[in-house]
Amino acid sequence: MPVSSVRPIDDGAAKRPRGRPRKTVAERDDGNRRAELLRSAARLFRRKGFDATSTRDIAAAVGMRSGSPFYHFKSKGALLYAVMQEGMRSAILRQQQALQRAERATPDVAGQLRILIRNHFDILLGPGSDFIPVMLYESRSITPRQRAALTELQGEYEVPWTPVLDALHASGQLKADVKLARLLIFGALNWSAQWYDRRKGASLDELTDAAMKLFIGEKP
Amino acid sequence: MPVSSVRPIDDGAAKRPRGRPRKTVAERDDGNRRAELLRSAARLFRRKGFDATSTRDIAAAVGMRSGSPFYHFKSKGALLYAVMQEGMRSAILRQQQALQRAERATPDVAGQLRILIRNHFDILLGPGSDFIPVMLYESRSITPRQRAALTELQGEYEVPWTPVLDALHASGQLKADVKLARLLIFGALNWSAQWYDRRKGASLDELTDAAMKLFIGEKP
DNA sequence: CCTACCGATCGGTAGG
DNA sequence: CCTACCGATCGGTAGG
Repeated sequence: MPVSSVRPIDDGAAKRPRGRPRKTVAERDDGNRRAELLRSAARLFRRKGFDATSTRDIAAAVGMRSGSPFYHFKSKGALLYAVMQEGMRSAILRQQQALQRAERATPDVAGQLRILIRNHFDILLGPGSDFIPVMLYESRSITPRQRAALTELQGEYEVPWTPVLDALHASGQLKADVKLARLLIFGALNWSAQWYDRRKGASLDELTDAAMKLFIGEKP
Repeated sequence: MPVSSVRPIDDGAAKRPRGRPRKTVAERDDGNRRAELLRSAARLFRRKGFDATSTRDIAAAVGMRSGSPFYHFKSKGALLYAVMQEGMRSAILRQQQALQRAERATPDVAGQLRILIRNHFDILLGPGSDFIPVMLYESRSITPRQRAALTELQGEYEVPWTPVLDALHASGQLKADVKLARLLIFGALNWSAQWYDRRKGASLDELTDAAMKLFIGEKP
């Protein structure tokens, strides 16, 4: 498509030095424009919240005009849901990989809990970690049906935790009721998204140490 | 003021059987209309979030017209901030009372932690508990200056916790670094506002038991 | 505290 | 993916 396409109003003078910078053909039409939208949306949703973020904000963040996000997503809500789904899928995958990586070392139960916690912090607080916080803190803005689907994914994510917590309870290292303990533990971890600052304070390893000591009184 | 005040447009027929029910003089002008607004705002802010709640929603919840909340609060943001301030002030007061109430029994350190945790759950999950959740989950929507003021109040709230956690650390009952432990503990507690349902599941006492066992391995 | 109103913003769409 | 646009909603205000 040549530079001078149809312009309903205003055209005549100018060789187009005004306006946003044109993208090359290679940049647009690229299938990962969608991924860029997701990333920018996640970042904005996290920083400002879903309702306070306009689709225009998101468009501008990736160099699009106001109407263009709707070419990739049929609504603002669909964008939010896509962010959350992507976050959960990625979290489940990374958790599986972390567990497989540790398999050779055959850690004891406490060691397994450590793997899970350390990985959880990574997903939650590591670089590019906006998707899961958005999922955790913006779930008010999705439909009940969407929420149900995400709850299922969360259940999948929690699967590996159950046998570990059960075993720690059986061995007396975890005294509390397992179901409540799981909720309280996830709370302690998830809340860190509110206060943790990667640039100062404890490292994720130190955080994991503290969590292990707090929950089972030791750090393997 | 008589019933027939000036009506710029439309007046003539009718003896006013239409429209909302009129309030008696005793009901309006009452100083606690402000308090009603605060309560309704807290409930709506919690259920739908600050941005998704319109000042019209709040007005309707107390039987006012759309412009009237601005007679009591100069902006929507001022209403939010008032909710948060009220929540913190009340929380600090109730915590002091809980500690004084327990003073005669001279509980040991673990017993003191139990008092603090039990009271925290009460503030967070008990009847009429919308103010603190709003404070915890809507702080993105207030100004930096307001946030600083609230952080100060939160510091005041945390004052009694520090010596307790320090003592538990010194006695070996709390193994984790005290500062990180405090953050993780508050996370575990605060997150309960996301999942706890007063009508089913554990009671606040059982929740407190679980938290105590999880954090220091026993429940005094 | 109500009435009547305003400017701004927003999600979304038609048509190319 | 852009242009141009629309209807709806919203926070807030003047004047009583």
